[in-house]
Amino acid sequence: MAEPSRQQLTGTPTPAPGGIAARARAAVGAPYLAGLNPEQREAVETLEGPVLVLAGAGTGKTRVLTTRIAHILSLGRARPSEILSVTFTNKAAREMKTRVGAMVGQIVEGMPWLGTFHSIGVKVLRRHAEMVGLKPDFTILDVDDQVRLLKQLLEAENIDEKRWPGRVLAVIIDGWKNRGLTPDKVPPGEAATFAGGRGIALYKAYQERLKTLNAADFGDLLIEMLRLFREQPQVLRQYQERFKFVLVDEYQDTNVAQYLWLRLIGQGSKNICCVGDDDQSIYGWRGAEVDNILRFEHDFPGAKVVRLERNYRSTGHILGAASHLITHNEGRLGKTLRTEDEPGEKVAVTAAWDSEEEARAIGEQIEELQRNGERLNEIAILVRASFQMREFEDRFVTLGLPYRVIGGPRFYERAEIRDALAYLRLVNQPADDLAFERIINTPRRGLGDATLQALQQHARRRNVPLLEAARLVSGTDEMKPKPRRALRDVVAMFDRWRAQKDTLAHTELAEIILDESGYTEMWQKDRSADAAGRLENLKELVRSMEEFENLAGFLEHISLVMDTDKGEGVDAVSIMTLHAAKGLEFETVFLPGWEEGVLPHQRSLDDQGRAGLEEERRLAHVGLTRARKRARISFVSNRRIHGSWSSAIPSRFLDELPEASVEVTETKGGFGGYGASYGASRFDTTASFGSNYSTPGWQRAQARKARGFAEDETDYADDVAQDEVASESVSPAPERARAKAAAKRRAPLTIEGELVAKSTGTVSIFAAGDRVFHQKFGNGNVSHVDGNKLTIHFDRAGEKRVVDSFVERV
DNA sequence: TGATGCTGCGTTTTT
DNA sequence: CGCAGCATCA
Repeated sequence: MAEPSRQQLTGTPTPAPGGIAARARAAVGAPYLAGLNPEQREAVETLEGPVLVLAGAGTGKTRVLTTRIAHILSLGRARPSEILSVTFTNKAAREMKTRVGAMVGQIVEGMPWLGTFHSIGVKVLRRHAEMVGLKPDFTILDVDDQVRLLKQLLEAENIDEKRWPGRVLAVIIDGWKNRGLTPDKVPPGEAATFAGGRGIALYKAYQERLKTLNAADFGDLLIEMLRLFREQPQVLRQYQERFKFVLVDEYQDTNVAQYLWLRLIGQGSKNICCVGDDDQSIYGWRGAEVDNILRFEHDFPGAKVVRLERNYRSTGHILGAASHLITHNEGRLGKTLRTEDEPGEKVAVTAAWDSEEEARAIGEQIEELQRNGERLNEIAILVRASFQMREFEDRFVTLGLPYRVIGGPRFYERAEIRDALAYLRLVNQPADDLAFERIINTPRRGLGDATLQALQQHARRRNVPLLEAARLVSGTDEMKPKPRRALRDVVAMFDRWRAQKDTLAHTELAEIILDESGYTEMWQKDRSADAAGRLENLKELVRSMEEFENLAGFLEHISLVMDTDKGEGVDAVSIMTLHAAKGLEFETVFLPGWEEGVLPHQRSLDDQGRAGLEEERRLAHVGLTRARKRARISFVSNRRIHGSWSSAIPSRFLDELPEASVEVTETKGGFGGYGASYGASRFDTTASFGSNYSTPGWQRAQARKARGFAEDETDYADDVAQDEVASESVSPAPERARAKAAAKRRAPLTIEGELVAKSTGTVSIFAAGDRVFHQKFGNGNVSHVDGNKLTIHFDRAGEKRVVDSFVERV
């Protein structure tokens, strides 16, 4: 079915009447198609029917997606509003918009259905809210609200919150929602997983509570949309007819609910194109189902499968190492990445005594790279777990090496932002009880638990929101004078702000609210190290409101999106987790901590067995494939785990690298002889290039597909294999005998860029005894000055040696 | 309501 | 071991 249009598009120009052929001819020479390789081109031009694009790392996945949209638009096959294009993150959505825009012009403005699953969910649900028991102005709960709500339910049910924390229940319910399970569909066997069988009832109660609050959590945005489409065929049909083309990014990350939803939508035009890479599936633990890739062909018979295997990112050795490593996974569809690039540097593997040594070694390499003109922005350190980051931060602080940590607490997750938003939410929507609860006593107003409980009783009895209950109660003498007065003040504040809502600019209103509520003042009075940062964040929040028309528009946006990419433009090394690195690339990538227990992580092994191990291996694969020119792996011999020292075993993944692409570098000083004992013999001796291994995973998959999937869509039984994972416990190693003897003084660094501190020669503007502030460590006293290096006693972080450009006098 | 002490935990994270 | 979250006490 794809053939006719393909002919049309790629065939020789024949005089044909009508605009389509003409436009098609034009498209043949379209600039955006130039430079695509044959597979990419096929993926772009096969517009009719279902298409599954298996796109390995660095093979131009995003390019295919964006070009495909451009192609559809420029052929006039659909209007912008008739293309549904879903991504997982806002970042990906934004990038796609930009790139399509660059190709086609301004049309993107009119691509209302390019967005994340969740933002599309909100859009659909607002239109049909009544059909799922909501009002169109429903609020979207964040995780805090969700947990708070569940806690209340647990309390009401008299369930011991120690044994059954609300947080855990939230995760369980999320899991059910991920799998598309409404309370009535949860398999009874799983009820026992929480509070001795009360899990399902709690889930049900939670959903009912959400409806009375006119609220939806993130999971609801998907599952309610799914329910809507299932229960209202006419609504489904409307969307099926609207969307002439459906595109899905990062398809391997879809969970069951998303998959089922896509399947419904896709059954309309059948022009659904999913792009993904099973080898980059690293989110199994949060519900992603790689099997969705196989189900795709099952549910969309005759789907065209296109493999993108030409890698344009990495040099030969890096690619050789990465793709050989991943062949050790069994459950694969099988792709063989290849490159026409030169072999380049081999992947370096280095041993270090401990993590401090590891950080030191990497720090030195980075300075070396920097001397050779490499930009710090092109260097990344990718770790398995965030506890590994600290060592690097400490080291870089002392070196004066600019770095940035990607990930960490997100802007909108910070307490001060959530508080501020709660105020705004409550002004916008006086019935937002969760917002009310959050800020009623922040800052302190003497309205504690007792008052809140009383309010809740009133509210329930009279069936009014909490803010309204507060108004009623404050007019009676049911409460002691103090809380009564405080309540009256709060109600009056909100009345005032609400009255100003339509006359004042929303940014101005926000400032007034933060000011009059005493919230800003609360932080101004706070003497802790991060108070200044929090105030700065609040300013940033108000600034970010400027882009929006009004308060409601801003809140709508912010509940789904709030990632401010700050700090871009500064040349700095990136430190982040492997998960956070997916989709990024760097010239140089450092991969520390390749030890058993860290990568692969012990917990994955313990909880998920073979499946866990394979996901860890994919993580390693993702790490390697982030590198364009240099990949440097390291592991330590000794690691501190929960306080005590253990000797670590090099990761099994090191054994799985192809010898031909790897170079084991000697450790300086040869601590403990690990560098020596870690011999080349441990590597796979299979050639790394042109090794045309068969793809058993794919064959197995096909066989399985032929047998047919269970028709019941809820049947997603896991076949997690048992695994005998070696977890040798290790004996404590002797405290480090540090051979710091001839630690040759580094030559003074001559590094361009104002951010890098000069190492010598300058007299510091600081003196011993100065009181200073450091972005990371807070306030402290300078105890010693050595050139531009300061020894500082931090109030909270203890003694550190820091380059002076990182602190300011207070 | 704030401070202090105790207990338990210790991977990854988007929306 | 170090921290966060809770509970208890003043």
